[in-house]
Amino acid sequence: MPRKTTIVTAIPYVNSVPHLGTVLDTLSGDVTARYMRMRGEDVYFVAGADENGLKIKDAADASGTEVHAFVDEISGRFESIFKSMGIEYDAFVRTSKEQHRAVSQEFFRRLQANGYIYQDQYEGWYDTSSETYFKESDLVDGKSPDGNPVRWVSEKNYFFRLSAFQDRLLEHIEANPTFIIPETRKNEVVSFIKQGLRDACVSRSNPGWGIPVPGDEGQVIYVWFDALINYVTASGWPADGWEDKWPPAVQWLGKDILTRFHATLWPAMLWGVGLPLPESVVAHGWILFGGEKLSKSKGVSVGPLELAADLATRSTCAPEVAIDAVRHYLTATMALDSDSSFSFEEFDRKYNADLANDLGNALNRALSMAHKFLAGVVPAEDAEPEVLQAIADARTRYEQAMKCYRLDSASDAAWSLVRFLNKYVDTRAPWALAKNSDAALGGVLRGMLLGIRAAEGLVRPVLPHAADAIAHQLNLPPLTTWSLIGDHSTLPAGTQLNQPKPIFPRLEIAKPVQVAPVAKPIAPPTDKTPVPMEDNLISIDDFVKVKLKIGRVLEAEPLEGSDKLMKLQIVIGDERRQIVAGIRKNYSAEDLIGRQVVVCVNLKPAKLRGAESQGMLLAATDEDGGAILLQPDREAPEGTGVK
RNA sequence: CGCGGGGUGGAGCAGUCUGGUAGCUCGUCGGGCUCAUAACCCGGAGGUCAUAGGUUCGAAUCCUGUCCCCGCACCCA
Repeated sequence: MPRKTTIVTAIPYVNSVPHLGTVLDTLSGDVTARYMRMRGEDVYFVAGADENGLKIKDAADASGTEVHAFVDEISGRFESIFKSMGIEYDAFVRTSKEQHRAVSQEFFRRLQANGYIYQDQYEGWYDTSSETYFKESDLVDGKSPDGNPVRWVSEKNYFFRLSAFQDRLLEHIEANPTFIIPETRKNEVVSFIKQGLRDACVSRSNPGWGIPVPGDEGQVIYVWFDALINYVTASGWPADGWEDKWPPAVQWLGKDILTRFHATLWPAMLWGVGLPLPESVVAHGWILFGGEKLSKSKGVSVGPLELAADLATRSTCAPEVAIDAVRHYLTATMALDSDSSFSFEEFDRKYNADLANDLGNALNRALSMAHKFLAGVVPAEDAEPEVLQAIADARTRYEQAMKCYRLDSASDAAWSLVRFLNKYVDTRAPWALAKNSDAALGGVLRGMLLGIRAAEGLVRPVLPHAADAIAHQLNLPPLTTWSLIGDHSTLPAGTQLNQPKPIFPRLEIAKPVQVAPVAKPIAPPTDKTPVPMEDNLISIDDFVKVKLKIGRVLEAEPLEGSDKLMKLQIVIGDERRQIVAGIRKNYSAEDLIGRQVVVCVNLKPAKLRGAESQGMLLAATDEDGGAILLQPDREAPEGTGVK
């Protein structure tokens, strides 16, 4: 068994800036790590960045940046966002660094030595732009189905014998119910494996970026393969001492990369070199925004820091408290079994309800009464049993939830205590006790304060800054020992309490009386990552090669067997052409018939879903990827040239 | 029949594996309290648990069919 409790998180591919969804893995890891540290475990928490792969190289080339400098910058941005989010990892693995290269190669060598890697000849037509192989029968007019030029290649690639581990995987999953969390995913994985695992091609020809296959500079290790190895790199393997940090207790990732990678390929790789598997692989759902997965490519993006900054401005809470609010929202909302959705309204509501009204207010009430009735001094009387019980219950529920990594349930457990406290005050009405000089007053207020003190501990993994602020108002050192939550020693009698001051100032939410609030601007894309742009200028000669003409749509019908394609008959002068266009998202057949369009007439014909397309319509692309057709400002005779 | 997820009061979700009074947060309506950040507490209204059959003493839960929504894949000349 490893000496340390290792927590690893999926590493993001650094071709963009993190959005709420991207920080989910790392944030979950951080919350888990903080909780375990409080439990007294020697935690080793690892994050990282995936920097290999052709796409990175291309993006670097396109921006005219040397590729090392390129990844330095982007990964640096990730690291700084993680840090700003209060994520405290012990190690950050960058896959383009030397150590990871050495580990990956050693890993590969051992797989080879153990007979799990073999070479196979690949022969076929290779489309360089999409990095895909095609059979002769796939080709259309001597080009790839996408119309890209292809070249005949005959090269040897390396394959990993994934198929050899099929039965062992099924057995392992069966025998270790906590290996894949949550259960619904486990079922998916099992059925995936039962379909039969095929050996994985784990190398690509060397584009001048990546980790060369040991002894074969012509090939690099497939980016996914080396990305998975990052977790091993973090342990220091194969150098002495790695056993202290391996295997991980938990591995956090998104559901999209569970089945094919972390639940199949990954364990097989580990077995292939004789390493033990992580205890649990936990897959969370996605955060949807307006029903869509957060994704930079679709322009659906919310930046965590921007969200926090905006909250801090509007609520006047401290910046780091706003960070906590985002952390709270994400952990409390994120379910393992299903996707959850984000909205700005929901975010505001949760801030007010949970943080301002429940937690903040409970603290404020306790402190105010202590000042008003007890001169701000912590009383010595014992807290009433029902309070102690509520604290113990919340703690137990929290621990149960964390056992299966249900951060949302854990958060709920913490809030059950907070809600209890607000009820408790009302029930016991200390103001009435004070008025009657009732002897119970001290005990009730002590219970209240002890409950707050316990809540400070319970929320600490998620809200580290706010927890500190609570401790400060109590004029006590931070409560960082889990086992002491609810313990009397954490609240010494006689402590002089500080004055209450709202940690979470309430947001004034405009009642939706007026019009629906305009969707708040999505965090501006500070993302300037790939800046291809003006360095590939073309001359006027190149431009006139593209022949554009005005045409008119005669007929339009949806193309069968496709979601997006529309089959159009277009009149251009005295010519008539069939064009297939992916414009169904924004246009129906009725919209199109009779309409004038701009057509590129000398584009090579291609087959799309079985239908021949003899040209292309010019269109802009909206933020959802839908087409916006170009149309002449006023009617022009069909066949008129365009330039 | 490409793969997968889902349809539970106005919103967001739990409950479904292991049938047995439908639960939570928010909203809404009414009341209470006055320690508190117009916060807090209590109560009410509001649900044919997508739908049609079936199994059962009993179905949100198990079985079968159907409809609808959403991802992925394919597709975007």
